Amino acid sequence: MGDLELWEQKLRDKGIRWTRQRRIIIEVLLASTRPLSAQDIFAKLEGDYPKLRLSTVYRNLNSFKDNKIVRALNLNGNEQKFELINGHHHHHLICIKCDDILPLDCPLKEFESKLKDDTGYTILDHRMKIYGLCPNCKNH
Amino acid sequence: MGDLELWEQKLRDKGIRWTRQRRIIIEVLLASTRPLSAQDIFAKLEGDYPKLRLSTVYRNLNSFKDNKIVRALNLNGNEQKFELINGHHHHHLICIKCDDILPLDCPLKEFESKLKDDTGYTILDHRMKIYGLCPNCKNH
DNA sequence: TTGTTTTTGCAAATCATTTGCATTTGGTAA
DNA sequence: TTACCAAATGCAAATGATTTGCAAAAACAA
Repeated sequence: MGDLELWEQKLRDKGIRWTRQRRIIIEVLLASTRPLSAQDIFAKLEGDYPKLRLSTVYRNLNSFKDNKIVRALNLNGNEQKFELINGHHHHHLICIKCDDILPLDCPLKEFESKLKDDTGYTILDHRMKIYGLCPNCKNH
Repeated sequence: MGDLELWEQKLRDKGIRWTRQRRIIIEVLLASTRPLSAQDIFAKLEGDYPKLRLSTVYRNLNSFKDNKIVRALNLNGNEQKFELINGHHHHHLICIKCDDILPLDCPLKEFESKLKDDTGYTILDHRMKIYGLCPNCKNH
C-alpha cells in the first residue's frame, strides 16, 4: 500500500469522503518537503485542474486541520502553511533570507511537564520556530 | 522619570518623532498585561481620539517593530499581537478556552547553541507558544 | 441505480493589513 | 519666536488571505 492509499484510509476512517480534490491536495502535500500555503497548493494544481477553486483548497485544509490530518503553521508573516501530520512531531528552523526550512526535533518534553506542575495548566500543544541565516546565506 | 518618559526617550534616541499618536499607543501597550492587536489598541483609543485611524496604529506598530520597540506575535489565528520589548525575553502560555495568557521564561538557550553547532545556521530569533487549558477552564 | 448527504464551483463578502496623496505636525535652525 | 522641511497623519481606497451562501455535482450507502 502506497503513501497515498494510507492517507485515503486515514480520511475514510474519520468519515471524510475521498474526493478528487482531496486526493490531489494530499498528493501535493505528500510530494513537498516543506509546509505549503493554500496558495502554494492551488498554484501547483490549477494548471491540471482548471475548475479547482482556492476556496475548495481552504475548505479542505481546514477540515484536515480539524481532523488532525494536517497541522497549520505561521512560519512567517500573514499566511498559514500546512503540513501533513505523519507522527514525527517536530519544529522548524527557517532561514530569513532564502526561506530554507529545516525540521527540528522537539526539545520541549520535560519543559512541558515542569510547566504543567508549575502552572496547573493542562498542556495541549505547542509551536516553536527558530529564525536564522543558513550557512549559505551567511556568506552572502 | 515615569515609564512613559522612558519610552519617549527610547524613541527619541532612535530618531523617531514623539507624536501624540505614538504616545497614546505606547500608553495603551504599557497599561496592558497582555499582547494587543492593532484593533485592540484602536478600540481603546477611538473614543477619546476620534480622528485616530487604524492605519496610523498599524504604521506605528510596524515602525516600532522595525526599531525593536515592540515584538510582533502570532498567538492565535490570523491577527498579529504586539507587546513592548522591555528586556525580559519570554514566551507565552495561552489558554485556548478563555484566552488567558501567561508569560514564560525561555528554556531554549542551550538548545540554540547546540542548534548552531549542528546546523551551521546563525540563530537570530525564535518564537515559542504553548497552548493548554488553565486550571479554571479545565473544570468547566 | 436511486436517494440522501456532503462537497464543490462560483461569486461575493469579510477581515487584517497596506498604500497613495494632500494636509498637518514635530523638531530644528535662524 | 518664527519659518522651514522632512516625517507623520487623516482619509479613502486597495490589497491579500480567508470565509461564506447557494445551486449544481459528486460520493457513498442501501
